[in-house]
Amino acid sequence: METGVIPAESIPGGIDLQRTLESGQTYLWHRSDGQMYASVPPGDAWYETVYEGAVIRVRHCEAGLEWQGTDDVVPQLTRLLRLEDDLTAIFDAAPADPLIDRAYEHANGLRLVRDPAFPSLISFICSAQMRVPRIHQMVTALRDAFGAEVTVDGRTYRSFPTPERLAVVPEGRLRELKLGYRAPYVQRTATMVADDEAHPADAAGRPYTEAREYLTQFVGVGEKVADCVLLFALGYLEAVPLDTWIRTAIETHYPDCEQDDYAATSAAIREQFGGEYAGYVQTYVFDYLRTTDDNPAAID
DNA sequence: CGCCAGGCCTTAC
DNA sequence: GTAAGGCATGGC
Repeated sequence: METGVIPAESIPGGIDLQRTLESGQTYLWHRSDGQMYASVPPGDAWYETVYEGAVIRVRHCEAGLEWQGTDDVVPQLTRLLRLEDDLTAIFDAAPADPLIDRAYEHANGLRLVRDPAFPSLISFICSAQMRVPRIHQMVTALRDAFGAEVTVDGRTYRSFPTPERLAVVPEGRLRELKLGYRAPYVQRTATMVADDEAHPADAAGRPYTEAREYLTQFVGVGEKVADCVLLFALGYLEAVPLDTWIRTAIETHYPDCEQDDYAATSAAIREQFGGEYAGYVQTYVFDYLRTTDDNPAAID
């Protein structure tokens, strides 16, 4: 494998790999120490994935990010980890607000990711009514059962399965992997993509609300899951997925943003979170609320 | 035991 | 167009 270092100075605002890769945005990475979501720092463990056939490993080092890959994977890492986003500028653009300030302080170095579209779509179909570690388990089960093998230096890695592969998996097999009622959604959506009926990446380039509408044609994809794919795969940084955590935050901190349907509430909170980078704010607030014992009284 | 988790689909009006 | 009801699984 090739190796190298991405200097810390070339990553504006820095990066915290654990926060970025274990915060429920992406389920396509694994930690070589097997301690994902255990609130144990990664130490010298690697984060690993397979992207477009290339094995990618990355971890922190004193100079920045140390990487290994079947190739020079700096371009892939730059894309997947959004290393060109200027966190300082994004933070400066966020509205001054007690909750947001606290979230940014808590999750310093958290970056949005840019996952490939189809794996992200399937991941968030699986995410319905599930906790973050369980979603990772389901996505890992799909990868282990149906992903293509890539062997490097005597070690075998697996990529996330293609639409064509998932399309021919019987629903019963997916239920065996504990996908529950999401099994037919995954199967039918994979079939839609394999049959060229629609492709999640084709949502990109459209105006935000049209792109969200486009994604909801896939089975198991409502407005919330669509927002996740727009934010974590397709680069719509204004998208604010309204999950139970963010809805609670709206009730507690931004009651004026509560409207009578998803679209209206979403528009209101996007405005509240500063518009263009509202999804960044959302991701910080989500991580803060999910991993701390937030006490609203202490904030306001 | 009940409640909840990065919700969505089907059915009935 | 909107309001119920159903739906798998596992942790607490």
